[in-house]
Amino acid sequence: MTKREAILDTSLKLITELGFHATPMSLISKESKVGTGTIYHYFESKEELIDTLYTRVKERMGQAMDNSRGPHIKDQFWGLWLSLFSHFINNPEEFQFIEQYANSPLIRKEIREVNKKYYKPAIELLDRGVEIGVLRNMNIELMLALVYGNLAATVKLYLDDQFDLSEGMIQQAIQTSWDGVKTT
Amino acid sequence: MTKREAILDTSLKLITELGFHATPMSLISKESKVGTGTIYHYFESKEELIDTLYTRVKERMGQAMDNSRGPHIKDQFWGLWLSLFSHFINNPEEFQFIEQYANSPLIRKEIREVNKKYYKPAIELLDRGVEIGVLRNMNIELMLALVYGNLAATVKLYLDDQFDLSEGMIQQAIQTSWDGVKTT
Amino acid sequence: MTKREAILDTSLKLITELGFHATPMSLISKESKVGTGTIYHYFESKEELIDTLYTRVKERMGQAMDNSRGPHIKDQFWGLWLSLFSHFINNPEEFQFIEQYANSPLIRKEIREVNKKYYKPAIELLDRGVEIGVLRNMNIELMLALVYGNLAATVKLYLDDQFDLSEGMIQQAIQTSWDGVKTT
Amino acid sequence: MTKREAILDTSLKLITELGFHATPMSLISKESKVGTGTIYHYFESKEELIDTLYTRVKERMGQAMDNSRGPHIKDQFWGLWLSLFSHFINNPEEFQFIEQYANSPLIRKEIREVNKKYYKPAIELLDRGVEIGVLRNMNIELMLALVYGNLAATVKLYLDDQFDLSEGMIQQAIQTSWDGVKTT
DNA sequence: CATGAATGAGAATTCATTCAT
DNA sequence: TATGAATGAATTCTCATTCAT
Repeated sequence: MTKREAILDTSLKLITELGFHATPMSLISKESKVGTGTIYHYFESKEELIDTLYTRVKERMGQAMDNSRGPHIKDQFWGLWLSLFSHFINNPEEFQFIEQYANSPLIRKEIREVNKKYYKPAIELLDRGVEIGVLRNMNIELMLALVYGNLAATVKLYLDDQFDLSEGMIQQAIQTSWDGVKTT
Repeated sequence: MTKREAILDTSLKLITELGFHATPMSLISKESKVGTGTIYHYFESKEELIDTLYTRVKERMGQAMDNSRGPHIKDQFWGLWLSLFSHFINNPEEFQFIEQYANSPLIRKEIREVNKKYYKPAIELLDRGVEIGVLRNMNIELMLALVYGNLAATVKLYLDDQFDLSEGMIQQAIQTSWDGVKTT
Repeated sequence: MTKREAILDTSLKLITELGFHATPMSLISKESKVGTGTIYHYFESKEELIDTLYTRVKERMGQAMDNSRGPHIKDQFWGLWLSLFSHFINNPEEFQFIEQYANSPLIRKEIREVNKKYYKPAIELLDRGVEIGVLRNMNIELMLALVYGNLAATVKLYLDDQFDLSEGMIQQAIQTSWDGVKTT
Repeated sequence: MTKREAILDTSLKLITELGFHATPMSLISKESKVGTGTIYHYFESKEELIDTLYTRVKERMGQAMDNSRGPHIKDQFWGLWLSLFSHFINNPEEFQFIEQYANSPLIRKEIREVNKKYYKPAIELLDRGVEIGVLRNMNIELMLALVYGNLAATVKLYLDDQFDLSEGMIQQAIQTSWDGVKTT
């Protein structure tokens, strides 16, 4: 459905740039070259539109995760971190959308809950690491939060026009992230 | 000026809970028991109100930072981390406000810029650590972002009603944060 | 476009009677039986609405001018004077609107400028009169202003409920106007 | 009473420039360096303020009229016309105030009525002229309106920055005015 | 007399949503 | 399906006026 896609793409761009409430449906309709009424054929309301957008963005984030790199936990950690990092810097609007709306009252709680499943590959990776003693023995959700906190902070710096984040600094960031959770 | 304070306190509470655009001036006026016009006596516009709020919250964050604990960098790191953590969990609305608006187009760029100064004690601490070789030799802004990323992630989990974050887990979070940036 | 017409007609009536600032958009919307939003469908702002109104009223004034009566300048003068007079007393709201807003800062200068073109038939008539020596040799704009000043004064008296302006008095007014500018 | 004068002077300037509704009491208070409350010591309301202003401006207009020049009606007519013209071009704000508010619903009808008395010298002059046969035998109010119409039109041109009205043109304007009403 | 903080009714304008075509 | 004119509730902000000092 090409109109539906156009609406979602336009909405992502506009809502990220202007914010949810500063993005009227009329603007979405104009920019996506679709009548206002048409949006309501595909989405019940503006809320459903943003819920759908959130779900789509999270799903794409899940698809981007890759922990298949190498046999060792450390290599997989490195690979997954980098694949997510790459995804975000290549799709900055999706990253910013997540940052803006992950904790916003605009997204219905149930939608947020159901989309936590996309962190599953990461959780499993960390779980395995703890099990075989390579990673610190701590609550997995906390560990995930800490690592994701590092990752998001790095992406933010990368996307900040004022800040020049080099390849070497990315490596240092991952190293920092890894050193924080590894054992010995 | 007690009315001005009431307006700011009410705004912080409401805007955090409902979001900026879902918090009409009329509601702020009703909840803070002042006339709508009175708000415009103290603040030129809704934008100036939120800018002022942002500045105040950041200033209070700066005041809460304490890096005087102990003679060693590690103790100071620990102390600063914990003081900030305590401040945030004791003032959850201020934390959430920062999370929601730190990267929002609603806060004017210059206001965001000028308020970066409150991270100065942290920057100086990390700087000293790198200088004497206790901390990893890396860009200080990146290091700060990584550590703050850990801290914010931990606060978020603590404030999440669904998640039960124990004292021991906080210690582990700080340990993770420290192990990430320390040398040897 | 029947709604657009209704809005303009209602606005003319209300703004003439109550004044621009004493005529809220809500009243225009109620009286013209359209939603407030609908007004903004057709006009960008209240200012654009009044600019449009001014233009329309001036255009209609231009259309009402008739200087085709008779071969002599005097007959044409008489005819044009009377046709404009008739137009104004038959459309008193349009006359009062012009009186109120012709010199008001509410109408954008460029709108006022562009609408001066509707005096062209009158200017040409006076020009011809001067050329053939029937009219006093003086600046045409000044002459037009003087004649229009007579005309507007007469219309105002006619529309004044307190004052009873007879047919004979109208003739005297035109005679006065003519005697002022004619030669010999 | 110097504060009262300051308020009236400031109001005349601001209301003429910006219009009645675009001139808030707060601005009048600021520009006249007086507290808002103080205005209400001297004037019951904004309406009373503008009524007072209207009365004052009309009174000053009355004082400016001079029909003592020469023994003949024509000289007196000329003198009165010129004295009023001078008054208006030397006090353009007062002229514009009269133009804007003479027919406005903002001035109470009774205030307008009572201030018609200031035209008395002019009426008497015209009356005498008709009586002795120098002026056209017509309704005096109409004659006054026609002559004042000429005068106001000339003042408007003089005050128009775009238009350059010379001394000679003023003489022509008076001549036109006189020729319109004189007999033979 | 003089002040200006405080008020809240009322103004212009926006925008999610509907519905006839 | 697709459209966009029409709607009116809701929003931000203004301003005449009051009143405690």
